[in-house]
Amino acid sequence: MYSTFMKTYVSVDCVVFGFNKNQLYVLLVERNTLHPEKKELKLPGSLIYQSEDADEAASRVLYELTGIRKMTLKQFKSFTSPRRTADKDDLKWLEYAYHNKIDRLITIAYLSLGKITHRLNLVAKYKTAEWCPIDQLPKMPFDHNQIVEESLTEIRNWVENDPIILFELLPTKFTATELRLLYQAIYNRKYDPRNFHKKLMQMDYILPLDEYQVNVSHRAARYYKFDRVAYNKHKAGI
Amino acid sequence: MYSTFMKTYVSVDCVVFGFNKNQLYVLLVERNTLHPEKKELKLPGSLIYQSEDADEAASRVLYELTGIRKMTLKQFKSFTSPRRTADKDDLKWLEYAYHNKIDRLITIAYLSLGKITHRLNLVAKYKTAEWCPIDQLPKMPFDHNQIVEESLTEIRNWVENDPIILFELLPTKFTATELRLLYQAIYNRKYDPRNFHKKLMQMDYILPLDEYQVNVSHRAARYYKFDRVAYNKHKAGI
DNA sequence: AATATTTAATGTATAAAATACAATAAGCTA
DNA sequence: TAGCTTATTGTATTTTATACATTAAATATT
Repeated sequence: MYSTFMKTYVSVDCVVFGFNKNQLYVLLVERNTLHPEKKELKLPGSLIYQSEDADEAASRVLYELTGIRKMTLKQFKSFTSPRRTADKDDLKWLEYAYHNKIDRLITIAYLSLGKITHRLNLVAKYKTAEWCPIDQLPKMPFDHNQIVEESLTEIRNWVENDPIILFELLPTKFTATELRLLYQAIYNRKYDPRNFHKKLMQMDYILPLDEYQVNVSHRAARYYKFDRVAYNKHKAGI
Repeated sequence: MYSTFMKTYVSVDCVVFGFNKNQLYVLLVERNTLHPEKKELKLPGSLIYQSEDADEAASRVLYELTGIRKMTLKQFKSFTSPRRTADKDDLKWLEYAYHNKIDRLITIAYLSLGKITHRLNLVAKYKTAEWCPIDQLPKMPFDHNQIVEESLTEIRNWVENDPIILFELLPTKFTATELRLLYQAIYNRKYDPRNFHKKLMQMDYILPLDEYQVNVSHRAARYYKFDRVAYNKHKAGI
């Protein structure tokens, strides 16, 4: 009876999105392995501690990487297949990384968002941390490729009922074009600049600034900023 | 080091929605306890077996209750707080139900949908299974009240990108009013009958039948049915 | 200094979708 | 036959989405 129930380790894995130019990026780390010649990138993650819930564990992982205490994050799905730890190398790495024999491991996947310009901490357990274009992801261990794939549909849902998250992907001051390219990257479609600008104007939580680009060899674009107070009012339906 | 990582049991809990008249219902079971005088309702659920993933475990739970092999279901959130098993009675019940000492338990919550007229199996481990109006839920063990609460916002998302699920809540033949009342229950708002009817007509996967209510003391309403083939074409964008 | 190059900014006309609103139809009951 | 109840349906208005092309402003080039 005992053995038929699953007693297992539980981890969190974070899909941190970034944005630059017209491309979405995902933050990947390089795991330390027994085979240092191979470059093995994966999603940042961790086993959950006894005292934590999953949100706290994901926050901790992100804090270690970015130095930011409370990054915006969202749990989006658990991955629980018994086959997800079928790969022998993955199992070995788990033992190596956590000094424990780990038979079965489920993971709770999180979405988060970062500015691609933000300095990344080098965490002891990783060799590197880097932003990887979403369409050039390497083959990753466990089911991390599948996790990223599913995160893409999830980020759209998230944007739709909380467009605030977009501004975590952009610099504090951004141009209309930057915001439009971000929408295009997330929804994988084009938006007409004129119609897009109209929508932008309707968003009363986006404020035009009296600042413009400098040193660009074309007409300088206006900067806008996001107004959190106005956004909260907007959300509350005021 | 060992003890700081969480090794735990993992369960699934299912929020099965039903619909009748103008009310949403949730399917609850009564747990067998050492105190048979108390009626303790909870969400149907189970620990996950070694050989299963979470979807399979949720399917199994639903199959036991309804006799339906593959009910439509959707994982929607994991609940992982270390405090969720803080209640002494809940811990005792876990031991009693699973013959194991269970220190920590996380659960993966599922949404599902059933016809409220469907016969329910009485599963050995439960005393009863019953539909409970969503606004008259009793206090339930663990965080089951919170799970139901969060499931409500989730079912709206689900309807929006898969309206097919609505028809799992309705009888095979339904009237326009029934569908409208269902929308009203889910979105907790009123819809104008005329405008609603227009939308209904635009849904090319809902077919009007040449059948009408009988033995009603007012004008008989027309029946409609859902056409799965047309729906699939509709979804594929044809 | 003039011209070329590049990206930014913007308005109007049309179509589609959402909303507001009330009178008639059809079945049963009394 | 009158009364009660719920079903059915159209039109006018507003809002939102879409399609589409020219002028503006900054630097680079000649």
